[in-house]
Amino acid sequence: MPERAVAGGKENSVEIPVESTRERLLNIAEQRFGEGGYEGTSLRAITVAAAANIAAVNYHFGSKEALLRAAVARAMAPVNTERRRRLDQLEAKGDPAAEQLIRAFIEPGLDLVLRRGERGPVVARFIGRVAFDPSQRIRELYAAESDPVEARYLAALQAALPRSTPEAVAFGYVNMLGLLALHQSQALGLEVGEDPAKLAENLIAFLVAAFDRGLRD
Amino acid sequence: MPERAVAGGKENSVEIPVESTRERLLNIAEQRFGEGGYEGTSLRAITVAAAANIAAVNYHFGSKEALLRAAVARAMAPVNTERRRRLDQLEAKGDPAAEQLIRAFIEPGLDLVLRRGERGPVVARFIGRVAFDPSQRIRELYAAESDPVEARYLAALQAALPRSTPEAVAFGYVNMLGLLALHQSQALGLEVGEDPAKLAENLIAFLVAAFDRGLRD
DNA sequence: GCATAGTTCAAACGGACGTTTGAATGAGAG
DNA sequence: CTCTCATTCAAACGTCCGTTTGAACTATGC
Repeated sequence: MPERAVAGGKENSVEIPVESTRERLLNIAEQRFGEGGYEGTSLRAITVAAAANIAAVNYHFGSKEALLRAAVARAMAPVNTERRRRLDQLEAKGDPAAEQLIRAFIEPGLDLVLRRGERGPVVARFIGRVAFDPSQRIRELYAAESDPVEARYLAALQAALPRSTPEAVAFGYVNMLGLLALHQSQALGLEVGEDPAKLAENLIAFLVAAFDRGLRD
Repeated sequence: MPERAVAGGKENSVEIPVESTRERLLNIAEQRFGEGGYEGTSLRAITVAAAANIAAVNYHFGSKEALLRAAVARAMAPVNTERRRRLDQLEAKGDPAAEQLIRAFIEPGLDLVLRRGERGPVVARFIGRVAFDPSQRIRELYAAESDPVEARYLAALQAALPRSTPEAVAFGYVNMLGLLALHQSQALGLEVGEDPAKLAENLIAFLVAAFDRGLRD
């Protein structure tokens, strides 16, 4: 029988919160879906890597797509929370400038997710890949998790750029989403580089300049 | 037996160049791979839509991946040719400005492929999706078809922006590739809009502005 | 006519897929 | 202890996958 450590052991050992099967499945799913995409990753590959029985997926989540949905929701939650927090804070101080809005949108997507520990890049790549998945059904799954807060940013950007047409702002906004997902997914062989914060600064500067002039009358 | 029109009939009928099985397979493969991705599209779906026997794929191409490779090569060829032609022309006139280089890179990718007839958007989406495929092996397949001419553009951009660091130019270059593929693939629900040429102009203006200032010392 | 090379065909190959089943195992409550 | 309920397990389900086979068809040259 496979040994399994138990949470909250009574011995003098340090309390190590061992991942549940459900958590291991979500962690491995993030990694594998981010590497091979949804269609290119089998449940067997996930369950083997997670040291779980293949039936565990349908027991805990119900289906392969439901596993993906749960992984997307878990990965997006802290990003959305941080974006909401920053937007609330900016709007409380008055009308935020475009750069502040861009920063408040990009940094939770790159910084938050790239910084912390080993799993950061895995989560970032997972999010970026799901956002660009070939299947529209998968992309909608991502959109459903991020739409509400994203819509708030779009509206705030419109207000911050009154001299730009709504079409121009929307165009820049789409490009912002795309470039963020691009750098999250590391799809074009771009190395993360020394400092992820520097990547965020570069991307923000790139977008700010483009928003200022990247529109056509 | 399935009727099949023959090219160059001797009767008084108009000469209709009927697509060969090989061409039909490439056309349908472009469409389906562009919709569902490589892993998400089966050879059976392709051969049924192309009214071909499933063994035709392995007869004409050798394997599923070889079919994809042939489709990528065929789709990229005119884009690469046009890019080379424009770059030759620009360099013959002297040192080209960054905007000219960006335009010469973007327009063959968007204009050329979006304009002509019904198949334009299909080819564009196919190229964009392959460039962003979850599998690195597929992405490398795209890169192998476009690397030579792309490298020339990167070098020319470096020369046109002597005040920018090579890292900054490379960063902008990656973003240019990503945004082009994004709009080609129409992945984020962006409607092509009234005039594809307008999309190209908007994207070029967006990139020019970002290249001018989107760098960090 | 016959021979030949190119192409298409139905059928089958072994294997991998997502999902389901029903029994075995585990910890906690009474 | 016994009962209960959540979880894990090996095994199998039917389906679809990419690929292969060998025969049948087609057109062209002799």
